Amino acid sequence: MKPKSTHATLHDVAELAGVSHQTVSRVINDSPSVSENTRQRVLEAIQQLNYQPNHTARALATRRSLTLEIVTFGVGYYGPAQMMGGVERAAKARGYRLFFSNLDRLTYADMRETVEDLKRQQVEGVVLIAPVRSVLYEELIKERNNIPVVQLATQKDVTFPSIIIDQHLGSRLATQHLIDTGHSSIAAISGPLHWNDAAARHEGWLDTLQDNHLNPVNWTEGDWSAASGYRAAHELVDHGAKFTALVIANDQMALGAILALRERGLRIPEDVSIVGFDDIPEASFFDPPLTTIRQDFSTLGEQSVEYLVEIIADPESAAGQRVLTPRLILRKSHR
Amino acid sequence: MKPKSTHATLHDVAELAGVSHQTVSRVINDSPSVSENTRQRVLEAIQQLNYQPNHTARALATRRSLTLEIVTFGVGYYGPAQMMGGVERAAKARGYRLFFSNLDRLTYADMRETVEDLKRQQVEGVVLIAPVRSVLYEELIKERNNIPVVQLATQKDVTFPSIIIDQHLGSRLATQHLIDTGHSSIAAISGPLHWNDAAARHEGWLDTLQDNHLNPVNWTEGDWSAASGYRAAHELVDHGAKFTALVIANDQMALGAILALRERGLRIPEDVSIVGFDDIPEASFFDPPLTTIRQDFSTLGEQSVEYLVEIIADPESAAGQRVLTPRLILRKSHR
DNA sequence: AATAATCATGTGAACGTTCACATATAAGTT
DNA sequence: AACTTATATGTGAACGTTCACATGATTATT
Repeated sequence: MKPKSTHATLHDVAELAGVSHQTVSRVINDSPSVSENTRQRVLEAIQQLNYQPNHTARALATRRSLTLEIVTFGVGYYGPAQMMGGVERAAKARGYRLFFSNLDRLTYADMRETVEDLKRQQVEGVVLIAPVRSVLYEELIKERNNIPVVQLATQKDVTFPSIIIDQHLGSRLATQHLIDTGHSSIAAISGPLHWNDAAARHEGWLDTLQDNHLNPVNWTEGDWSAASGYRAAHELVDHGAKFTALVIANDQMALGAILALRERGLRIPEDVSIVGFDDIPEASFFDPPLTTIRQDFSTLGEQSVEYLVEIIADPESAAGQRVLTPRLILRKSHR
Repeated sequence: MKPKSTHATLHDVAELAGVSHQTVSRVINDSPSVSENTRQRVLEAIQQLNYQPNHTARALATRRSLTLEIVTFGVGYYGPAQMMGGVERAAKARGYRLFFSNLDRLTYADMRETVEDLKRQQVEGVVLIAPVRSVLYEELIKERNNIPVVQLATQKDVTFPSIIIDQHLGSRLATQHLIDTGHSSIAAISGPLHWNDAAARHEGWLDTLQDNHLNPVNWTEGDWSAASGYRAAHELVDHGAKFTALVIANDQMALGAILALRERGLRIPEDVSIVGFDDIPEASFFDPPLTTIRQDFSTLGEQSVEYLVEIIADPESAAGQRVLTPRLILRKSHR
């Protein structure tokens, strides 16, 4: 009497179909060398027993887990969340399953633990959302260079496999547009500068001003939150430096800043023009609708899996950084 | 000559330490019955070979994968994303790894595929974020009732293991507050009504009006997006029914509505009071700062794992629904 | 001093697959 | 007709663990 609780195995199917376990294995792996006759018989038995191949056993035998892992930092943020969606979609399409791991803090211990786990779990490749400047990433990558890793949102011009959106360019787009429309006093609210994207956007702003022989009026650092944008904008006007335009490193901070400026009696865009970053879905409904630099985080996520799969198939193909281009979306927060 | 590329195994360690593989197994599993002497010797060998236990092999032998899966619908939405964070944190704390799977569409085929995969992957339990009304969930749960499932954001008073936030109550809190502060013409913008939370919030609004012998002035259905809130608010004033307050089923739609109402020359809160739902981080920086019903999605996620782990340990403990309570956050969008 | 109980260790099978072969039959060549 | 080749199937080991049991050495009990 077979216990009903346990799953049917290859041998159970083989017995029922009157063939060897290996033949069943051939059937479920679409091997050509099995006669149509027996194939049918086996398929019936599979159906009848509701057999499902055991992925664990298969992974052990083949040494392939068909599993990827996404290690992220800050699921709460808009960018990373979007990337995750893209990664999941692409992984599923490629027949991979996805482990999900979040790093709340970037301590060495935490990262170490995560990496050790990677080994134990037999993961075939890793998408690492590494938006924060940190040597740890590189260390760990090197240390574990037998497991393919693609990094997202890392620094520019880095030599290991990675994909980024060209934030420096995005910032140029934003700043130059303001200059082209007549502004010469352009302040900024940056993201936390230890974040790669924040740093690149900040430098893009600085470089563009310099190229146009303009001086940076003033700037403050925020932490991506609307709250910090609100505080930063207040600070900026407190400091007394006059500005007619403001480049703000993400849309949430822009929202906070808009509120703060309004509280100070400044009208947007009449008194100050604003450009944000990201183009979150809400940006069109800010008051006024926000001009911003759109980031396609979702395809960034998808592409990372494409790249990763290439590397898994052929480790030699691992070569450097790929770059996506952001886009200026014009709305009503500037003039 | 050992190939360096392959991982060290239990036997390699055993050989180096001069003990049997079983003794090594005992050491890595903290078995008490191994002498301090040999334990040290083994630990040294482990260190020296940089040995990592193979999780796959262990899972095969023990029939325990120490793996949970989170199946979500719509990573893009604020609620689900927050829940995911909570689930991940709790799973890691309990020593579980987490598979991540997203359902873009709720077709039978897609869900079926996901569930089949669950079996194959030897997952010990599933957190199912099931925010949309659908018989499919129940079907699948029943069909697979040997694998523990905890559902999130499902319907109220459902009999299988699940955790929800009491949206009906939340909506009561919102509506009653408006009534208590003198409003009697209270319109609403609901979420898509096939979403459980949307339906519950909608009914909460209706019931509260009824309890106070008030008639629902008017309402429209949105799709959670700011864009739909914008459209809905315009529609509402187009229809000509006068209202002095508006209950809006999430904060994003509230943002859109605020913009629309302003375009119609209505001031907030002087002409119309607004209450939203969720308390997204940006809500404090809307103009005006939004009064809203806070949802603790993150602990919802955490608790789902607690519950799930209980069920895994003792299937008998699977009992019904747990309910969390939302909270009214007063800000400036009402009077 | 003899027996039982405990402790530390080892042995071989099992988990459910695939892999590398071996074998048997059928079909194609010269 | 004899020999190669292709096709269909089976056999046993391997993947890296744990499990159930067996053994030998030590300690406790009477």
